[in-house]
Amino acid sequence: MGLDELDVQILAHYQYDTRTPAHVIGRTVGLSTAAVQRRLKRLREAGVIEAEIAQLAPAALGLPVTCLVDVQLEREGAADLHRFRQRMAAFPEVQQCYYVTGQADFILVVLTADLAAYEAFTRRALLDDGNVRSFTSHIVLERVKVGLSVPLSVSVRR
Amino acid sequence: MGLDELDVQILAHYQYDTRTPAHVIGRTVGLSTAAVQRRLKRLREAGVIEAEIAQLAPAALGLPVTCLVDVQLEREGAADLHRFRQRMAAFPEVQQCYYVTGQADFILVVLTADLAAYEAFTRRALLDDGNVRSFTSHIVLERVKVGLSVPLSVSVRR
DNA sequence: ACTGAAAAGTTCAGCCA
DNA sequence: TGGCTGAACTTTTCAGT
Repeated sequence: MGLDELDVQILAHYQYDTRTPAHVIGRTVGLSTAAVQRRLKRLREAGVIEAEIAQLAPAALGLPVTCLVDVQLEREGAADLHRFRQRMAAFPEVQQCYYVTGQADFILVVLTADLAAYEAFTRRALLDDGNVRSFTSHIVLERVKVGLSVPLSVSVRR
Repeated sequence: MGLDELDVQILAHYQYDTRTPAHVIGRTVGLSTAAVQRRLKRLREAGVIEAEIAQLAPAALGLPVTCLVDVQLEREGAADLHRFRQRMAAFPEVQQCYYVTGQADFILVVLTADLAAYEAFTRRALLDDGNVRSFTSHIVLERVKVGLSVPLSVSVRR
């Protein structure tokens, strides 16, 4: 999928606010309403735009506690990894889950209502899992930056 | 802000796809088009919906490498912490940044075009920072789950 | 092949019962 | 709250460069 400069400019706007009308984006990048819509459609179909979603405030929804967890597994066979991935994907508390290199095998971002709920989660999800060797919790004190954007200024290729 | 059962049902749908027309959401939750639109407006104004954004595919934009980094600072005074937060917020490669408890002080999610670009980033952002004691990199091998959703099923309060 | 302009089709936002 | 109406937005069509 070849992205030109105009696509990147459109995405730079659109990724922060999908409610901006196409003619407004068009004005700033120098394109007509229809042209912007066509490009957005193409970017959706090509999978560059994965989804158009609402970013909700966890605290407003009763989930003020965010924890990052490093998890080390006991056995790391393909079947073990697959089973752990499946389990994590099924827990609603797990907002993000990465399989990584290094000492840790998995790193999770977990949202809960309070620390008691977090402890309950670690019991159900990690302690009761026979294959978790150890895990380390980091309670988030502050979200300095939230993952809503892809740094387009880094990825512009001319 | 009091959220009732219908608000949560609407958000559960809307957070995954903001392009679903209000009358479709209305059908599934048993509400009229106008009622759904009124509630969405109220949720926006109350800050429950922080933003309506496009989730882009980093790989499609030339940023296939994701790394998670644990950073430990040398000095942790208020001014030191503030300075580090400011610096991280300014780096476009830093997609997420959390200030946490535990051995690490900060945990970053970093997107780059390749490992060379990641190394260049660590030099500029971490090694050249006089106050970084140490950092550990975890290269992401797989995104098991991506942070696009708030677990509404956990937060329903009756 | 991609653009812009205009028409047709949807969705949204305010009004009133 | 639901239903209606006008406005706004999107999508398709069509012709031009």
